[in-house]
Amino acid sequence: MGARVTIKDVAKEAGVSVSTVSYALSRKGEPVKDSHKRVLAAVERLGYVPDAGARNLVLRRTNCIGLLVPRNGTKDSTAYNPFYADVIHTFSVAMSRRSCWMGIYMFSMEDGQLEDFLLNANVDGFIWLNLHGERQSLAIQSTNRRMLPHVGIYSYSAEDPSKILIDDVQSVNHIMHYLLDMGHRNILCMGTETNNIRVQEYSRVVTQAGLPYKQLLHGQYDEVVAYEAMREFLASGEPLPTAVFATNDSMAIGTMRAIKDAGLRVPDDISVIGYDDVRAARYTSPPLTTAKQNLDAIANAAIDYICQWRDKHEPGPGIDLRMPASLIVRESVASPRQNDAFL
Amino acid sequence: MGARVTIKDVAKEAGVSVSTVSYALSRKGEPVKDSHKRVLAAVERLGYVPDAGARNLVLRRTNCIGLLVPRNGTKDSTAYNPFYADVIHTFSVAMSRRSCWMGIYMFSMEDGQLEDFLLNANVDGFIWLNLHGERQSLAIQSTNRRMLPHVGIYSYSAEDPSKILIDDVQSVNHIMHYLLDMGHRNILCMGTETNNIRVQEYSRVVTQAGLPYKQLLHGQYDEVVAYEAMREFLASGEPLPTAVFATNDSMAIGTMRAIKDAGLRVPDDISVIGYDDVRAARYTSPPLTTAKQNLDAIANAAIDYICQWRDKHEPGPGIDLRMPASLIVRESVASPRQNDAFL
DNA sequence: ATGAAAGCGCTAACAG
DNA sequence: CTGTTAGCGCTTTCAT
Repeated sequence: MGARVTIKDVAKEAGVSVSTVSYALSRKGEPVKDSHKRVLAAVERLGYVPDAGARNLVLRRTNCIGLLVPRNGTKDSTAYNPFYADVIHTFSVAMSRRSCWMGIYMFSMEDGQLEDFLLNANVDGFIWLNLHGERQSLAIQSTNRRMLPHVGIYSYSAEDPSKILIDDVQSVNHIMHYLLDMGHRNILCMGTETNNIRVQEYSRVVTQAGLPYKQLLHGQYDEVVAYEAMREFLASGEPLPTAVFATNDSMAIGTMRAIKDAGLRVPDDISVIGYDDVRAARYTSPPLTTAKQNLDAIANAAIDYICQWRDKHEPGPGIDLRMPASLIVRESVASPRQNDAFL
Repeated sequence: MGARVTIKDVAKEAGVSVSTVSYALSRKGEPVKDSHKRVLAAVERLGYVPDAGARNLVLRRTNCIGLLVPRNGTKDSTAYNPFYADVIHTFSVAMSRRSCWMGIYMFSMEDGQLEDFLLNANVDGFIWLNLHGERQSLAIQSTNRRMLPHVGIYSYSAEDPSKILIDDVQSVNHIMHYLLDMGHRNILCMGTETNNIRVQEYSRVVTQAGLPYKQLLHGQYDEVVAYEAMREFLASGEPLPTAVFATNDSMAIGTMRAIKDAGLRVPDDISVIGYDDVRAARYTSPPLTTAKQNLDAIANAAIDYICQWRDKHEPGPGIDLRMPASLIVRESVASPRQNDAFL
């Protein structure tokens, strides 16, 4: 029953040899010799489609790049970070540019199948985001064994020869000085962990400027959690900041909601600034001022690197890019009102 | 230089034949014969990883399923439908259940590479969403040629033997009667095209009940567009509805924003009901009442079908499922206030 | 259990 | 330009 049509069948049908079929098929646009015509006709008649697996094997390329993105924000939360939706979308577009598609694996924190994917996925290379620690070591190692190129995005590991990351220190510095220049002297940080680079740079700047610092930290990059944290904070009676710096847009959006639900206004009462320039940031009210990661540029650089090394059949020499983020000024930040100063 | 370690190298290193290596590797957990030990040691020493492409070819399976999702809402808009982010997330989880990963292709409306993906992607089968018209015909045809199983989600084409869809008629009917039972007599529909099934069922119910109907239609499933449409409508001075039915959650969210920005309250002044139960629907204020598509069930059914037919090497007999959507009551719908009745 | 050998379906020398 | 042939790296009969 359902026996596939192979190149042999086409050859027989057209009365030529296999190699002639292959030859004819590889140069479609040529002045059509008679035999070529017969081949094309046979292909049509039989409904022949070359087997992808066989071509991939002999050509040693699949046109598929493996992409590993976190399934959750962090930990075992069911949280869901819309940033990765943007990532997937952006990479999808960038892959098309290179006539590639992507094999996606969304990993969660305790994940037995990660290695499976790394070892068995039939791809030309891997790109991963926010894969850290042991699991990244595993990824680097298996990728090397397979002689496949890879690039780790947001990898801060010295062990990783191939990485692209955002210059968070510079960007946060930029953000903080933007707020400072606007006149803010009491800036709250809505972040994740103390050792997060963005949080650290916040602390550094604020401390150095001799200003009070206050951090609302929780383990997740989550809009809802940020909302709750901000709501509680506002209800606590602590003196209000004039601005809050959220270490990503999801949290900025949650923060804005909490402020508005408390009957205060953004930015009139409290300014809010985010980080990432998630797609939704354009559509909040007010539109969110934030630092834009140039995801397009990151994606293109990563994909170009993989494609460039795909055919060498070695891991590749590595790539080490540090992208700047740029400030996107929208409407969620204003100068603090005079009477708000309470320092 | 970077020559890959093949099974031959392992055989040589272990002093056995190729088939012994393969044999040993395929039954790892066995009482380890001496030669097997040597094989395992050689594998370790050489860092051998079996070539995925070669295995795929001979085994005739890739453990990868191709997923086609729209890149945009519709048309050539740059709009971005967060629903598909949920889809990708849900499918990712479902794929893991079956030890598969997914090759994603996000197609846009005018897209020269769609056929490329369909013809050349090395996958065990295809699943697509909202692929309609000629492009779906193309997909069905090429999939059949390749003897690969497929399932079309939200396919209403009679031509398609294999589809899973939501019973929109029943669900919208359910929604409408829910609103009717709450006492609403003036319900606005925020939708896309007139021939959209959800819009049609709205019209049917409303007309049959002898109620006025009003549709705000535009081509895109888009939060921003819905926001604008609702804003204009509210400013137009037309009599206010007591409820609005949006044909998807994005539009419901945009509608809510417009209502709130106009100084009205949801649901006190106007109730809003959505469709899809997008992840964000839980976190709006008020939380959105909506109809939940059971995406998990859809994904599992589709994937199970593909896996079941993967090894038969024929297109498969087809699957024809019609899933119900269930009403998720949250807080965006209330009974209309007495004085709002203006019929 | 093991080795030799056939083949998965295709491409790419290599001669003619 | 065409046919013959040798692989790509693996799994799997089939004898031994």
